Amino acid sequence: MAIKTTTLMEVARLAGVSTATVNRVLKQQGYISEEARQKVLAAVEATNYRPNVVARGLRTQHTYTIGLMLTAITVNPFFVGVAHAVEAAAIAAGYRVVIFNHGGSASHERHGVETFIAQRVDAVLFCTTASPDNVEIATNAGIPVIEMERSLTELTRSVRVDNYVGARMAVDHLVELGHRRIAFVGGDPSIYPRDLTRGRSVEDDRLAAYRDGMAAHGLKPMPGHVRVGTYYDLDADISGVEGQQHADALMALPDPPTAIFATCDILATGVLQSLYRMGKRVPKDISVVGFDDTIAAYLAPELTTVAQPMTALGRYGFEMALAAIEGGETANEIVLETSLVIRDSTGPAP
Amino acid sequence: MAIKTTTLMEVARLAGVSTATVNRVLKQQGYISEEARQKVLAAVEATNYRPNVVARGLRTQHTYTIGLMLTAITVNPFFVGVAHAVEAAAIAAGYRVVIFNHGGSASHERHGVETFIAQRVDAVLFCTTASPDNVEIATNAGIPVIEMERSLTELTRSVRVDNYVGARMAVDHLVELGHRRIAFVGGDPSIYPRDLTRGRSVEDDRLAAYRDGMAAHGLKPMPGHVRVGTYYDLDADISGVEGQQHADALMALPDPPTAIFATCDILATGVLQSLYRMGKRVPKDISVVGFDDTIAAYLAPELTTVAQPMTALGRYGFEMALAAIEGGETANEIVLETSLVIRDSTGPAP
DNA sequence: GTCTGCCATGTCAACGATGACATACGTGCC
DNA sequence: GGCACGTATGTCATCGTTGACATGGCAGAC
Repeated sequence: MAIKTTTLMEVARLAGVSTATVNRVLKQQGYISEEARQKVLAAVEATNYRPNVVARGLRTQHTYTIGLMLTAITVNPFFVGVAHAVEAAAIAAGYRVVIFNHGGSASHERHGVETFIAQRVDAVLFCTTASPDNVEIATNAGIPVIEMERSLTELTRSVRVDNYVGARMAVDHLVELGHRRIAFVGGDPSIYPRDLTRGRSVEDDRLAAYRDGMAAHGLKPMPGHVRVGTYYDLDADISGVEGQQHADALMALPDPPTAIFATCDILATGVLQSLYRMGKRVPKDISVVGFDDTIAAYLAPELTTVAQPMTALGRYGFEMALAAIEGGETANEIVLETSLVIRDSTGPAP
Repeated sequence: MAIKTTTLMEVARLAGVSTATVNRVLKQQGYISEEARQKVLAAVEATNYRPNVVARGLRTQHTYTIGLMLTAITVNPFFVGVAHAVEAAAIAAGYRVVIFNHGGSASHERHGVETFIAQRVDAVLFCTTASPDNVEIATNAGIPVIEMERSLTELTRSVRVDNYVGARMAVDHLVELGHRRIAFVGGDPSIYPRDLTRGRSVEDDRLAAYRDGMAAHGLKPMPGHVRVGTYYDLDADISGVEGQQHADALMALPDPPTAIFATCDILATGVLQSLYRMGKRVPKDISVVGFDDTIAAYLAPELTTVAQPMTALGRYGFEMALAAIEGGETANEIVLETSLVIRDSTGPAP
């Protein structure tokens, strides 16, 4: 059964006026007599009229919808935070958000972008683009695109976090606590695409900050203390397994670390898991720092982590999109600050 | 700038045929000569034509979009699981999903439903309805509605989980491990709406199963061992605090429990948190069981929990919606089974 | 009286896809 | 030759909203 719809025309007929008059009343523009206004409002009330945004979209060529392309909302709560933030900003501005997860696959992403185009979204936000080709497809279709966290093309505005400074804070914190053998667990920079403008990726930044931070304090990573992988398993429903494997390997070394910096809360979760199984006490025996500050940081023990400003990320992302749609000023690139949240998983070196 | 769109008419012009012919080629229906087909396909290719689903939706009165109303995707990963499952089923069937979170507020939910109606979604799925009035609004607009987990009206088909049996498994498991002082931490049945058909809520079922399970083994909950609250804090970005408070209170009792059954992984997370701070060892000193089997169960220690079949929940929910939209057979009510997943947080009573 | 402006309202052609209906050209059969 | 039927294609109203444009009434100025 189809939707029971009241149309503008029916409202007009009931009110005894033309559709243009009804439209003027609803849009509150132009001249309308008080009498007409009352009749129209009564008719709208009586018929339970609800504008058809599909028809409006066709007529105005403006759908008030934005497409949000994510990597995998089920795998990393970071994306939940970003999606929520974008949505809140969008709703406040009268926009709707349609979400698509590419799961790391460029062809899935492409399918999502095609869907966005077919839907005639007003803009597309990518949060960690899988392939620059897909950004180009959207751009070629005339849709404004904003890239978040990762910026693979010159075509778009972007908003990201200062990963270098964030990661550096984590390392400095651990050194201040007296740690010398600090291990790094993160994503492999060589398998993630680099930002076009800066020539480096999120993973590059975090790893470089770790190395620089160590060096700045006269420290050198011990052999085997830098472990990089796929970050998290996009095929799995839930990850953490990778973090466990890294920690298992690290603790089996002749010189195991007294602290581990994991570049993602989910990785850190796996690390804690492994340490727990070995009977290690956190932070008494070993300290752990994560990155993101998602729901995953609320473990036992609560995780010390580098907080990403997800709300700001979402808000600026949407603001950039809005500026592109409706015209307005924005920066071409915004870089946000992170902050270190110290909780229970870090303590003095043993 | 508006989207650069190629229309059917432009494709037709380029191919030297009428729009009807182009339509027939794309829809693969009716008679088309091989020659015409080739010309059309070439023109589609050349112009990069992408059908405008907005126009199609207006013409066919069918948007291939379903609205998914959730409580709060940021607060409980259970909703992430459900959303993902619904989306996967929808995409496979050529549908899109628009998500709205009401955060426990009936007025927010109402706003979301109005948005869904304005969008002319083909169906609405509620996953834990806030108010039966909003279901009625959608139904009155002629939109098929499916309720998941909670079923507040007679108007809809519904799919839910057998919470009673699930909770009972948790209690039986603890009793088998030798526990006698088993505490209950959950949502307060008196503050959550009851299902119309069964006269009970999710919370009713879980609490009743706990009481019955205890009684069946000749056990009686100790004074203060049944703690109910708001379940989780919908205003907070991240919860777990409530679980901590419950555990703090339980462990301060003269007869503290040796096992705690929390009716939600997020509550269980808070419980583990509190126990960790007190220096209690899980499961050596005390066992903990959760409910849901979400990402939150992958903590240190990994949580024993009653798994909800989220994928099946989403799939059946969408299938019911599809049946309502396109006509087809489905049950009016589906009840799915849960399963107990035993991990590291439960062990023999001390 | 008529011209100018301000109000108030109505008309109607888009937006792009769809599909019922009409048209037209064979071919084969009586 | 005339008719039926299969094949191939075109025409056009329609979905509901929007807003440019047209219309018409009335008050005040000249």
